[in-house]
Amino acid sequence: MKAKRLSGALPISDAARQFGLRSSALRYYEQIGLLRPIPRTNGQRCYDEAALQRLAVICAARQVDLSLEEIAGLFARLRGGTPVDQGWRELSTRKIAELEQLKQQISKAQDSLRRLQNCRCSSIEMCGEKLRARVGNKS
Amino acid sequence: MKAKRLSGALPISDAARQFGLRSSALRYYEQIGLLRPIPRTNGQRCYDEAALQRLAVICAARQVDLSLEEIAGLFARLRGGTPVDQGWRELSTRKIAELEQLKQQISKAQDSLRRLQNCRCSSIEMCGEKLRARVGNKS
DNA sequence: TTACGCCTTCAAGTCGACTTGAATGCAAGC
DNA sequence: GCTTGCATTCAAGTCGACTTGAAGGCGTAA
Repeated sequence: MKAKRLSGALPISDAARQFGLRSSALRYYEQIGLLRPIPRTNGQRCYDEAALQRLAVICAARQVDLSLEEIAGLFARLRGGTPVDQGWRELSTRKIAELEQLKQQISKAQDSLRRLQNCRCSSIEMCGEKLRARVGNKS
Repeated sequence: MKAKRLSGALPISDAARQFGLRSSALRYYEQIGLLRPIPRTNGQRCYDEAALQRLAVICAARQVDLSLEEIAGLFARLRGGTPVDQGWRELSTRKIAELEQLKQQISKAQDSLRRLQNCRCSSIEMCGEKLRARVGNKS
């Protein structure tokens, strides 16, 4: 049987597809405790509504660049009694700031690249000579 | 002797420090062929001016988020006869665009995070339910 | 009955850029 | 002569988030 589902529970391949993931990723999430043990039928995982909802949260969190560890941390805090909104707010605020910093670093890198674009050196050694004059004199 | 240097050649530790790297990184660069074999004295590497210049280029490139592979590719093209300025220009142009895309992705992530900041869900499952309504219905 | 397709577990592999550890060597200073 | 300090090589480990491979199970279709 392809999917004898009681009340909309999905086999792993369907659950994975619904979120654009591979089955192995779902097994991995379960293995590291990010998803609590998925109920089995005939030894095969059946993803029920609750599991799919948690999975949706994990996916959304991954898409905004949260690490699995950060997500696990959030879940742990919620289990510890922290209200959902507060948990998200703190995590989001921190992450938004982190990403802002990252964007600034990227902008700086772009500036440097634009300078390199105007390179008129005749050899890579001359390039290095010029660079050495400014960069990396931590001696 | 700490550093009996002929004409300013440096031992690995000094060369590394000058660029804020560890000795192991320099050995690694040499090992993968990014730096050509460094001349030895008593079996110990002596970084001469040319080596330091190449190292400066590698460092500068790393700082603007170029991978070692990209740097190696650039060096290879230069050995192949491509003029220095053209090599940099092509690589920089591509990389600047890549980084621009990356910044856009980050901005999107920040937008999503700001939405999560306003989360009023009473449980993580409700959160997942809402998210499922929009996100990840690739079925 | 046999094949097919999807599932399972567990261990190991992947990627990039290094780092770390073990075993060893060599030069200087006491 | 011994210790100190930096050097060497080579193999293996690290990090995060998975993926892959091997070996096997279960249910259905031909």
